[in-house]
This record gives sequence, structure tokens and C-alpha cells, in this order.
Amino acid sequence: MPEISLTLPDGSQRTLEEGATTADLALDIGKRLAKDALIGVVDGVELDLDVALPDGATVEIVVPDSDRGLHTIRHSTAHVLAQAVLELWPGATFAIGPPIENGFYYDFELPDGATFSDEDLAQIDAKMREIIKARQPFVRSELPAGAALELMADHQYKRAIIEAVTTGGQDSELAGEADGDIISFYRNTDAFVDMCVGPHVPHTGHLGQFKLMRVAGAYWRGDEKNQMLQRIYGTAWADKKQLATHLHNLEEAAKRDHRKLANDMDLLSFPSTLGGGLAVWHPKGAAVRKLIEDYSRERHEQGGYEFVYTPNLANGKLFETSGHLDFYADGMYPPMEMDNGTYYPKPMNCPMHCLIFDRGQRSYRELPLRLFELGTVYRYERAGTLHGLMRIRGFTQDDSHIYCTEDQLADEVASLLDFVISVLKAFGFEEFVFNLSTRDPEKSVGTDDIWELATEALRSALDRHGLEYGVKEGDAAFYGPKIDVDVKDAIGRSWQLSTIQADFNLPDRFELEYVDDDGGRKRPIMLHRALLGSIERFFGVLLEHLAGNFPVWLAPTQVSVLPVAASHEAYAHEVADRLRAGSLRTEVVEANDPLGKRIRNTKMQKVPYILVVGDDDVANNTVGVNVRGADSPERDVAVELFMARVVRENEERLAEVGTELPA
RNA sequence: GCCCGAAUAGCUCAGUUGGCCAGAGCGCUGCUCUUGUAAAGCAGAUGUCGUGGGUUCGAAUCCCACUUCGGGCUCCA
Repeated sequence: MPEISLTLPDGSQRTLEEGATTADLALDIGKRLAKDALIGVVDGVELDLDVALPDGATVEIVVPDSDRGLHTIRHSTAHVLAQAVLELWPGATFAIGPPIENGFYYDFELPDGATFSDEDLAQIDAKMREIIKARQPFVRSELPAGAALELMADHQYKRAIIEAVTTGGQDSELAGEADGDIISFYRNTDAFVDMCVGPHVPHTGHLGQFKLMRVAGAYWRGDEKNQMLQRIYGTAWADKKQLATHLHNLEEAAKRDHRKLANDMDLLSFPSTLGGGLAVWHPKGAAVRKLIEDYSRERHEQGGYEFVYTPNLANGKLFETSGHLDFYADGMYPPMEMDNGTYYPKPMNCPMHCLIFDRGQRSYRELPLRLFELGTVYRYERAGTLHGLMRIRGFTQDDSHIYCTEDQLADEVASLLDFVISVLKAFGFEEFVFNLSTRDPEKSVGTDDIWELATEALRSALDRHGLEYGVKEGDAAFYGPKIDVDVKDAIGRSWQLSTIQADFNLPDRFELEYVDDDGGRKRPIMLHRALLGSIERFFGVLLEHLAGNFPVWLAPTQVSVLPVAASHEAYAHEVADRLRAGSLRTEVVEANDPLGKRIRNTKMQKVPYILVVGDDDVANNTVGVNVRGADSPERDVAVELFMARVVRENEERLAEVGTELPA
């Protein structure tokens, strides 16, 4: 019997009989591996376990607890979902069902326009578990396009995919469905076959640690002009523990949802009578917001920005000049017809800043001119897109427009990057991701030269800082390239906050000019930039990042003083007055309820410091200190000592609470 | 805007197939308790059951429209 020689990822060699498969290789290595093996990676290509191996191949055996393994499990689970749905809804058809982060989805069209509801999930889940219990094999077959079309005669979306790939249409979304002229299929039973590139787990018995999460609508091929399909999302994992961990993480994320915390901590609300996507800030939320804005102003003042104010309304002519009425009228609130013109709520501040630049003659000596405004704008976001503070219709940008010369552009962007990082770090963000978005030739204005110049300026600024960054080809705004800055939050989620955009469209439209050192008139380049982005959205991100545990300098109440009994109230107020004199936001919670209850309530409000004062403290001029997050209180702390520590934390805007323990 | 779902007291929620005066816990008010580290006791008040219309002898409950919210899709200057 001829033999083949195989190389394992660790470099070791194995010799097997010709015709041996990855499954045979796994068995040759060990029983346990043979049981766990899902697919093989043969010379870099993922293949089913039962494919015969070529001589000399390098083979990696994929087990569940790996990226490739999870991917395969999720992909195979999606097939099981499709099988269940097609069985439960005769006449249903299916479209695309890929693995995604943490799970999978599958899109369906039900007969007679029927839709899924949440109640259907239990039934589908039960059917899927039957299929899994039956340990159905995934049997691969291949057909030429013509026969494939015939096999999928009843499934218009699958046929559309076959036609798309066989006519040479390159499409990453369809890459997992079919590829090239030979179409592959995976058959689980006589009744169920799905078109798929594969590979899949050997049989459905390898699956089962999944949960169907939700039903949703989704457009065919992601285009809102197309048919709306019914999508089911699920999560799937290698083992029970991973699944439980994932579900637990979702619960933890829900606990820090900014909408829940904003409600629980009485920070702000979205009264339905106010209208969708509009928030009112309650005293405690407003206190935090004001501190964020104060800090922003302070930093901009130090950074050489000049502060401006502009109105919330503008004559429509302004937005005709800027071009926004042509491009973005859909996103603007509708016009107000007045006897002297048509007015719109402003959707951005830039045109007004251009008016300020344009007032009077500008000299190159004034550049870079940095105009800054906490500018409130209104955008008519579509109803279905609103999401708490993250997507809102009225919001305030920490907006600046910088007018500079071509020569100044790169330096200006470079110093902006420092500024961005420094400001975001002050709020406790540690990890940043940078992206450079480049020109979309189809949707852009301006010459090649100036795009090149601007893109190079952004690129060189990133390089100069030694920052790693991704490039999003063609993702720029129509008027110029941009750098976006995402932050990673405490539980690893990514949020886009800052943006730095070069613009050579608006200076043109507004015919902005400065007088250069040679006496000639030149057009400035304009940079748009927002650091926090929208204050509202930033507040939401920060709230979730911190899970509501604002550092001392941002906490709406920094210290709560709790007298043990009514007899200690006078002393409690005395302590509170001293703290307030040190500019600490301090509350006294009087002894109307038992101490335990007041401690509980105050802790639930996430107050950084809770002081308990009783007989000993009155006698010795001390306090009992409960540091947020600490296990046990510190007793008999001298008031001056406590105060010095918290005043320092407050003034130095320290990110952590209780970093300095009393001596 | 599109698909699915939800809206009941300040908050979190219960309210069977339509049927007495719409409930609970927390919170609130009052009284008692005077408290040393995560929920004291008793009593009381709380409601346009999101809004408007319809079906019905009768609607929180069924139907329609609208508003707002949640999960997605699309969009995000």
C-alpha cells in the first residue's frame, strides 16, 4: 500500500496510507482528537474532515475551541437553523446565512409574506435540537451551475447567488455561499440541502451550544430598495461554559447600558411628549455634562482656540452656499417659512464659522485660525435609527474649524492628534484605534492634487506619531479625507468619538481668502474636527465605560455625609460645609432611615465617598470613610486628612477613586 | 423609512379566554423607631391603563391610525 507523508503545524511528520483523510490523521494522533476534530486546514485551505489528503501536505486539525473551530460551528449551526425553518414553514425559502462575531444569522422569506415573531424562536429552537440529536452528516457534493440552478429551482435567492457568482460578480458577501463555476452543496437529509462553500462539522452532533437571540428584518443584499427578509440571529459556542459566559457578558453589558444608568441615577430622560431623539438633562446629569464641557473649554483655551457662538437657525441661503441643502436636505429639519426668507435649524456649525472667517480681511499672520464652539445642532435622524444618547436628533458638538495654509496642514493635524489623545485620556480611555479614510472617486469634489496633498498630510501626521492605523479606502466625506479615532471601552467595545477632516470644498464655496506674505490672495484649507464628537454621545459612551462610576472630579455628588443618628446631624452638616468650602459637591443624608438603608441607597447612586459620622467622630473631629468599591470602611479618619485627599483627586482630575490612602 | 415587539402609579413590573371599584414591590406622605456600614415597623395617598378612533351590553384586554420606546436592517454631512 502506497503511503503519504504529512506535516503537522508543530513540524512533526506522520505517515499514513494513501487515501487517508484528516479524520484518519486525527485518529492516528489520538482518540480524543479524533472525537473533537471538526475540519482540517490542508496547505492553508479549510476542508471537510473526510477529504483525502495529498502527499506532502501540511495539515492542521481544527478543534472547537479555536477561531476556525468556532467559525465552523457557527456556520454549521446556521444550516441547522435553515433546515428547521424550512421544515416548520413549508414554502419558505432561504437566502444567506453566514457566521458572524459570536454567532450566526440566516435570512428567510416566509410564504405569503408571513413574518417571524419572538414566540416562534422556541419552536425553531426545539426543531434544531432534534436535528442536532439526530447527528445528521453534512455531505458535500458539487454541481455545475446549470444543475445547481435546477436543484435550487424553488429558491429564488439561492438562484440569484448562483447567477451572481457564475457571471463573475465578485462579492465578498457571497463568498461563503458559492464560488466559481462549480457550485458546492451540503446535504443533511433527503429533504434538506443548502448551497455552501463549506467546510462544515462532520455531523450535527458537534453542535448544540447555541441560543437563538432575536428576530429582525433585513433587506436582501443589504439594499433598502430590495425585498425585506426575515432574519434570525443566534449565538453559538464550543461548549456550555463559553455559551454561559457569553450570555453573562451580555447581561453585564446591559447593566451598564447608558439608558438604564441615566434613569437609575436620575441623570437625564427622553420624555415622549418632547419628541423622539430629544433629551432633557436633570440636575445630576447636567452637573456632569457641565464638568465635561468646562474641561473641554479649559483645554481649548490652553490650546490656542478662539471661542465663538453661532445661532441655532439660519436662512436657507446659507445652506445653499454650503451645499448642504443639495446633499443632505433629508437629514435636516424642515424649513420655516418667514416673511423675510426660509429658515432651517442648523445641522452643523461649519457654514457659520466660515462666515466668521469671511468677516473682514484675513492675513496669513492670523493662521492657523482656530474657531471653537460647543455648537448645538439638529439633524432629522430617521425614526428607526434613534438610540438613547448614541443617536439623537438634537446634540452639541465640541466643534472646531481650523483655517490654515497648505504648509501648516501637516503640523496642525499632528498637534491635533496629540490634543485628541490627551483629552480622551483625561476621561479614562486608554486604548485608541485610528483610521484614515481616503477618497471615493465617485463621490468627491476637488482636484487630484489637493486630495493627494491633504491625504498625505493626514498620513504623515499619523506616521510622525508612530501610530498604527487602518485605511478605509473610499470612506472619506465628499469634501476631503479624514482621520477617525475610536476608543476601546472597559469591556472591549469600540466607539468612534473623534474625527479630523480636511476640507477644500467649503473654503471654495464661501470664497474664503487670506492675504499671503507675497501680498497675493490665497484660499485657506479648512479642518473640521470634533474631539468628544457629540457631548451627548460622549456622555453615553463614558457612562457605559465607567458603568456609572464617575471619578471624583466628574461625580455629580462627590461625598455623602451620613449621621449615625439625629444627634449627629449638626456635626454632619458642619463636615459637609467644610467640604463644600473646598469645592466638593457634598450632600448630607439625614437620619430619617436606618443607617444601613441610607448606605445602600447612597451606594446605589455610585457616590465615590460615603462618610459615616457618629459619637466617636463628633468627639475626635473624624469621619468614617467608605470608598466606592472598597470592602470595608476606614474609621477615625481626621477630617482635614480626608478633605486634602479628595480635594487633590478633584483638582487633579484623577481617574481613580481612593488612590491616595490616608497616612 | 422598513421588519418584529412593547407602552398599566415617580421606578420595576403583574393583570387568564373582554366582565364587580385596576394590583404588587420599591419610592412618596404621616406616625413610631434614633440607628456605626447594602432594604426598620405601622398607616395613607397615588392611575386620562401612551393618544385618538372603532367593535361590544361591557375594553387595560379585540381591531385601526398616530406617538414614543426596544431589537434589527438601511442611513449617519
